[in-house]
Amino acid sequence: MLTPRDLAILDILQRDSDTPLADIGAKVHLSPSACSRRIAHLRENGYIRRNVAMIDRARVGLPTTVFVTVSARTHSAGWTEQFRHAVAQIPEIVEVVRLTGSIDYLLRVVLPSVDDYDRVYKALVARIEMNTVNASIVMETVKAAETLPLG
Amino acid sequence: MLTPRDLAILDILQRDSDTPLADIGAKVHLSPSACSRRIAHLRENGYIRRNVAMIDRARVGLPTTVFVTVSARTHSAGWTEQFRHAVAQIPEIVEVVRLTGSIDYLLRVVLPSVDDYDRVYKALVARIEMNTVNASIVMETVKAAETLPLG
DNA sequence: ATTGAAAGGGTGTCGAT
DNA sequence: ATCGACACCCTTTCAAT
Repeated sequence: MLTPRDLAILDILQRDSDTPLADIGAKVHLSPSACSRRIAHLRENGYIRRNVAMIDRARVGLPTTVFVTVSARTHSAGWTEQFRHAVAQIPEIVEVVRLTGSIDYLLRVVLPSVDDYDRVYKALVARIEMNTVNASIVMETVKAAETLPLG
Repeated sequence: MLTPRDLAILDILQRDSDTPLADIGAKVHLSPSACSRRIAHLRENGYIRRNVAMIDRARVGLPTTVFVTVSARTHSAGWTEQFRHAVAQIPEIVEVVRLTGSIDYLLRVVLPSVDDYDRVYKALVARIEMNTVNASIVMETVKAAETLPLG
């Protein structure tokens, strides 16, 4: 369903979607037109969702990242729905996942500075009751692959 | 240095970098050529780093995400360097940040299945001694903005 | 310095061989 | 898969503000 050649193309495009078809073709030993068809196929079948611009967060005034762990007030469908609604309304919360273990949710918050976290915290507690909320500031990005381990 | 119009353009491009200049121009009330120039400036000045393809992880056989918290064995320059080197060598570890608080590092691991985590764990402990290692499996993605809160 | 209109060039796409 | 023609879109130039 997905040949090694397709994976190689995906690997190129996840690093730079502006790569000319001629360059892609040279790397995977295919003609530019054939690459075009493969890529169209990958798009139609949902392997490639869309192309996006990678913006330098620091450059646009959002250098700070805070991870927040949350444990639920109650384990009920109502609380879950309310929590989902709360985080959806706060744009600084850019990612929320539900986890196994004693911590229920992990939130990634992107901000101009650590001082701004207080705003997000207050916005959150105003919308939903939580058992525990624990914020950790990102001091350093050790690895940012931003790329999937393909192949 | 960065007008509201520039932010609007960035907001469009971080969602879909294939948006034609004519469409962008219509939204920000600018001609396509003017948009082209603005974007070129944004690239040159480092606001836009590059364009990348968003790949559907599940579709390419990597549906599982595991977050791992690590506390250091010792707080020394040597350990830190060795840890940095260790995570750099393991492709499944796609993101590593150093945090404030009792947990030193947060790792994001992308895998075909939860069973594959054991491989990553063993690869990690073979390379670096750690005080505590704690893995939490992502059960559900509640919010995946994948977009910065601009404007 | 920044804009819009029009010309020019590059690149992707589609057909035929 | 290669070749060639077409079409589209981005880019550049130029006059104007």
